[in-house]
Amino acid sequence: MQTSRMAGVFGGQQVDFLRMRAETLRGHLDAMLLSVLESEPLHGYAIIEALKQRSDGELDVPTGTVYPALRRLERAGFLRSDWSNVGGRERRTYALTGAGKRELTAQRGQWRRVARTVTAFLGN
Amino acid sequence: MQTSRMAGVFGGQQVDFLRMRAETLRGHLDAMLLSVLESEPLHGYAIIEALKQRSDGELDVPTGTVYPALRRLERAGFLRSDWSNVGGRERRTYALTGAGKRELTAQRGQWRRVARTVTAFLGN
DNA sequence: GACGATATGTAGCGTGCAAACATATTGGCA
DNA sequence: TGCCAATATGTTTGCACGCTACATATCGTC
Repeated sequence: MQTSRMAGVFGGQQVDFLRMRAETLRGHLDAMLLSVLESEPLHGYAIIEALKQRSDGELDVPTGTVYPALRRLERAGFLRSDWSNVGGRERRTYALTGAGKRELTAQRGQWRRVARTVTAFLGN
Repeated sequence: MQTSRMAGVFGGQQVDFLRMRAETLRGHLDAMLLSVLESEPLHGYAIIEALKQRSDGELDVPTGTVYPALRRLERAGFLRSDWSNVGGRERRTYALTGAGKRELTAQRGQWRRVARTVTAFLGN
C-alpha cells in the first residue's frame, strides 16, 4: 500500500510529510481512538479511515498499531466490541463504554496540560 | 526525595498533579532538553532544575531518564559535553552543537504539527 | 482472472522512559 | 563532631508502546 508521496529528513529522522505515524504522538493515540468513537461505534478499518479524514490525511496509523491498541483499550474497560455481520461481512465493531467516556474526558485534560507545558519550552 | 505532595487517579493511571513525568510527553523530551540548552550550556542536574523552573514546577524528570537522554543526544551529535571543575566539583557540562540548533528548529516545527493534529481530535 | 480496496489480525523488534540502586561532595544545623 | 538534606552523576534492568512484516480472506470492478 502506498502511504506517502513525499519524504525527507525532518526532526533528525526519516519521516513523510503527508502522513504522520502514531509514534510521533505516542501516548495520545489512545485518546484519539476514544475520540473517534465518541460520536458512533466503528470497526477497526473504519477507525483508521476516520483518523485519516479527521486529520486532513495527515494521520496514517498501521493496522499493527490500531488492532492491538483497540484490544488493549477493551481489556482496560474503555471499549466494548461485538461481531456484527454488515453487508455479508464480519466486522468487529467497537463502542465507548461509560468508563471510556470518562477516560476520554480525563485524556482531554491531560492533553491540555501537556500542550501547555511543551509550548512553554518550544513556543506555539 | 519528595517529588509530589498530592496524587490521584487521572487519565486512568496513577499520576501526580504537581509533577509531570516525561512519559506523558514522550517523544518531546529531546526537544525540551535542547531547548533549555539554547541560551547557555548546563550540567545534568542544572538541566533537571531548569525543566522544573521553566514549567512552573510541573516537570519532574528522573535522573534515570535525563542522563541517558543527554548521552543519546551527544551520540547523535546534537550536544557536546566537557568536564569542567566548577566550585571544586566535577561537572559534565552539555552544550548545543550546530546540528543541535538545527535539530531544535526542526523539533519546533514537529511539535507545531503534532499539537495541531491532536488538538483537531481533542480540542484545545 | 487479476487486482485494488476492504477487512482483521499476529509475531517479533526497537526504543524511550522509569524504578531502583550505587556513589560522592557540600553546607547547615544541632 | 555527627547527621542529614541538597547537590551531583551515573548504571542496570524491565516494561509498554508502536512499527515492520507477515498471513489471510472477501468484495467490486475491469
